[in-house]
Amino acid sequence: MSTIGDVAKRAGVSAMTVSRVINNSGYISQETRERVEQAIAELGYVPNALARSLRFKQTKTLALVLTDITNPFFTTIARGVEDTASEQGFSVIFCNTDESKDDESEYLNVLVQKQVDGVLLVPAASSPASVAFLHERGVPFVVLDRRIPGVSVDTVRCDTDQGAYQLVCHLLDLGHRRIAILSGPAAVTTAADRVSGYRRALAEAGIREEAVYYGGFTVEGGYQMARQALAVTPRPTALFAANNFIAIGALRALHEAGLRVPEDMSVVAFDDLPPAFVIAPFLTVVGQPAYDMGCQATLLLLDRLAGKGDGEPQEIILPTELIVRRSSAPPCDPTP
Amino acid sequence: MSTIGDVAKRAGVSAMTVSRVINNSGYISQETRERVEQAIAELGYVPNALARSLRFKQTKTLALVLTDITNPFFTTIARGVEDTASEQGFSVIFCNTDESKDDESEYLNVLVQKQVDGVLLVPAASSPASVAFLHERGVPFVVLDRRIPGVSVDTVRCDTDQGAYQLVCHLLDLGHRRIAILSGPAAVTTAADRVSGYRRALAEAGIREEAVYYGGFTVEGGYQMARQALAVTPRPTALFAANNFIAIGALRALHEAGLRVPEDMSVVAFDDLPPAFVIAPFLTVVGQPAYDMGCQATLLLLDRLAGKGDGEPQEIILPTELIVRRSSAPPCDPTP
DNA sequence: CTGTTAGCGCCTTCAG
DNA sequence: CTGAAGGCGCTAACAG
Repeated sequence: MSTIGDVAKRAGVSAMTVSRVINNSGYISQETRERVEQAIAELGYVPNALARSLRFKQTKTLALVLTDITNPFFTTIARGVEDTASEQGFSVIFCNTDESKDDESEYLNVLVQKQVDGVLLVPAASSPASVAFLHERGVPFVVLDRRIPGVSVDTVRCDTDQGAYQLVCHLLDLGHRRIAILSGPAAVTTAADRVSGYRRALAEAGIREEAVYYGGFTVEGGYQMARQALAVTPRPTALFAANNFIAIGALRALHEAGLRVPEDMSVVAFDDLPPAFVIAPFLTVVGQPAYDMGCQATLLLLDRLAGKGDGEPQEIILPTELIVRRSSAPPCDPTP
Repeated sequence: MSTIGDVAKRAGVSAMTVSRVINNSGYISQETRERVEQAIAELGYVPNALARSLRFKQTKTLALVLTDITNPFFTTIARGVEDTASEQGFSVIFCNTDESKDDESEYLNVLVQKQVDGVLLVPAASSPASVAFLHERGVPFVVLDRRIPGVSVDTVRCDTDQGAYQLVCHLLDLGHRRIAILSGPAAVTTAADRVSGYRRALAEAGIREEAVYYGGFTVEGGYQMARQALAVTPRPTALFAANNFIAIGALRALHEAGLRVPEDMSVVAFDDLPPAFVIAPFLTVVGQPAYDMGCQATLLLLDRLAGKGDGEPQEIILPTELIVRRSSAPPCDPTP
């Protein structure tokens, strides 16, 4: 790894002159420039961005902290983030917290040490600790997908309450009256908001009975919650899964119980799978514009870095989209 | 952002002493240590890893350069990489090249400037340019998933040739004789290797006719290749898709043509989807241990960074697994 | 046990 | 048009 000094020596000039050539700043005679460029080429010299960053206090690096990149929803967000960031010359460090608050603060600590210019955060907990930490250290950030109750910060998310509302209204329109929601972890705002949308829809329809289950945003969680929901008499006629993984788990439980979808039970879910993953789309879902969420969050963050905006925290709420498919149908005969 | 100097001033000691406290190096009196720790807490001081890296020539950062994180196969690899890296205190920068050679070298250039300690590379092209670039700059790297013909470098990949062979043998065992392969870009080694496994299986079965199509590793590519394959008379009785996206595209084309799977046409594919994504697994596939590939590649890279190993390039080849499901069956009546 | 000096690689400032 | 000095934040090596 050669340094700017090596190049200078080889070209018979000072380091400063090399720096000027690299950055196209100041005046340089054509002849020296060529000599320098040749020396650079010969040595395969690459400027050390670390030293640069140390001076400029800018690393041109962002961080994306999410719960699990393996979840297609987050994968797509990640792609939006990276596309937008790289277009503007930023790199992206990614971190998986697995919904662990401790892992999250661990990661944030490292990221701050590494002087990332900004952080895109899908918070594991709805406590303001992480956000406070970043704020205190003066690291700009944007909260993605989830809310942090009680604090006002830049946020990009979907109106999940409304999405849940749409989904439940769809079921109500089909004639369902006993609808169970298989929600996520109670502490995660997106899970809570989905429950609230569910409640709102039921309330408006004058339905008092509700069946709310909490569990992990996982296949296993969905399986367990579905089992619980099925054990109730009278059994619900429709299941609302708070995300795709939960839906899969629920479908497995239904299959095991010998129940057909949608004949014996309707199933609807939050989050769609990318069309490239599915052979024959089956689930009725509310989809979120994940890619766009990633892009917008990154743009907002980059704006902040550039000092744009009036400093007022901005909350960008993107719309969800109801996609009716074959997993939802009118309820059949009322079960005992 | 306070510096080590600020802490020193506040604690009434020198910067060096603070440094010793932070790093637990050398001897420090209990009393000074406490004073320093308090000052650190009061200021919310976080050491600047940039300055540290500049001295130590170690950034504790790796890079993962792949074609598209959105592809579940690569997403899973990415998760394996990040898990392994973070366990050892390394961060991971990720980059999507979309199979573009130019984007790839652009990224690599930035990564070298940022002084990443090592690179995990899924090369977009099979030319040795990228690998040579890294080698010249002294940046350790491991090639993932694909080969680069003619050069001997650390590599972690699957035996795709063998996987393809298994898949085609499975079709042959079912009685198929006219099998078309919908491969990926001819320049990508995994695509080429799948074709070679296909050819080997056919040759061993004494079958002369082959039908090889090249296209993108995408749904669109699969769709187009399937259309071409279906236009031939006599039509093949089985389709071998070189990855999951191609399989989806092919299935769409078959659906459009009114052909049922597996009754009218068997379909098999490379790469399985994570079980959490699929309701009822349908495709017969050869799966690759993507997560493990990510882990092993990262471990190998970290070993290299630690100076372990005898310096001989190592090639780790993981086994694939044939999973027979419902998309493959004996051929029906020979079509005109 | 603690402080001083010097330098990692780069660039701003100020002189030539 | 080009160069020398100084400093970004940190720590190894050497004093005290």
